[in-house]
Amino acid sequence: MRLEEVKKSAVDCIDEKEMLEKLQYNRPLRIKLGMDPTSPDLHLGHAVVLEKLRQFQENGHTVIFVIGDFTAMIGDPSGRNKVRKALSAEEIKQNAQTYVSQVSKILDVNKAEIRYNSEWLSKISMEELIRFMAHFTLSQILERDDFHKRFTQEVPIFFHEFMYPLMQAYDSVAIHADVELGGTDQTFNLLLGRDLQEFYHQPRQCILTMPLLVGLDGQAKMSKSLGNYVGIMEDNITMYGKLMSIPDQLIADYFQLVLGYSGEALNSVRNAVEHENPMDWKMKLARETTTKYHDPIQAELAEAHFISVHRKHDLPEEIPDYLIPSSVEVKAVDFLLESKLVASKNDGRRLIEQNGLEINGSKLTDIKATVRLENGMVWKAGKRKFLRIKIKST
RNA sequence: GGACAGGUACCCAAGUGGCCAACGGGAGCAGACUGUAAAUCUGUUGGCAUGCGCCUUCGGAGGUUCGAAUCCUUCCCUGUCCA
Repeated sequence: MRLEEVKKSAVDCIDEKEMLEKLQYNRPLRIKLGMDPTSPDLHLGHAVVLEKLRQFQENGHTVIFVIGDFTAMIGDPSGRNKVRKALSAEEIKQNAQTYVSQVSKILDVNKAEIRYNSEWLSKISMEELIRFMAHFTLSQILERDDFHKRFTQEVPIFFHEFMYPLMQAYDSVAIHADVELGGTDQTFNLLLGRDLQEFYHQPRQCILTMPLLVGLDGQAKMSKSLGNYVGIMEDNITMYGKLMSIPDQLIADYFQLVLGYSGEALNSVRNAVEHENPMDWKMKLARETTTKYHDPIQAELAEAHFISVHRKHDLPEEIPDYLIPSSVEVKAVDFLLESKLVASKNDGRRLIEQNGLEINGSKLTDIKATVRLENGMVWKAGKRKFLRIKIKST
């Protein structure tokens, strides 16, 4: 593997010289990626780093996937201005299990080493802990951007949060990592791994930081808790639809980070988005991504669905049925609530007032209206919620 | 341990006795428009009722008052400074 390949689409490689040396080794390198099982879904943001990992794997290096079942109890404060709430052991275990199967969409899991960091972290003694803690200073930790911000903004920082980077660093020691990957927001933690390895008389790991994928909102990095994500396990329709909702200026970045475009191909996308109809390119993005995580047929179906529902405003082909025993007369507002199309009656009234309710394609604008429910009748509440009445003849 | 500042709806953040279901921004939802669930514009965002009404909400619990998010007591939580 050449250095250029290693650096492809990475933001930073520390240190290049050391990386070059390591690439000369006569053995597969140990490439580490750590992930905390804090939510059950991996998304395209995670995939950016996983792709890089795969590249190493394809070049014969050993991938070590560290599942932070122990660190998840603390929660990485990276990029947050708040304490993350601790998860229960049960949740962590469940999430960890789904991670492996999700990762297998991208990596060859059989060839990778999968380790749980509770394996070593839960065994570390107080004595040992204090010994290596003595190697770091408070100001070093406070240098980290998010801690620094919280500190100056007088937002609480809890003691255990300080420990997070140290534990992640210890993971590198425990598995003898040669290289560790992570998003750019991980830089500090990754660097600490180098320090700690030195303390344990190991060769320092090189670190490779990958760009953060901006989420669907075009603002913050993609994350589950912000709800601006596309899960890699999501169905074709959702995946395609979500990708169509990204702001235009993100299109090229997604081509690069999600689909791995680079060089000439990437340039032509950037150019095209500027001068041609960006929607066409967004559709291409959505189609190719859906193909990647599903298959071409699924992608085509999703695209057809999107065009008919969102562009032509046709009814989707899959409308959930709502079973009722017989054709009855109901107050529209009441039925909206009963069928969970809205969260409350006021919500329903609002919807009607704002022309958001359609029954069989015609708008209903009277708040007090009653409707006779009939078999096959279609209710449309707002843009995306549909329901078809089904009378269950017994 | 002491002094001071603060805890408001999904988030940020005004409000310091009645005109407060509570300004404003973000986010969400709806509509218009369009090239899409993009951008922009408009409306809307506690619940129940829908003829002026009622109920719940401003860290928790009490109290003062005709009336409190706003005053008092106490408790919990956070930050700053001092020790």
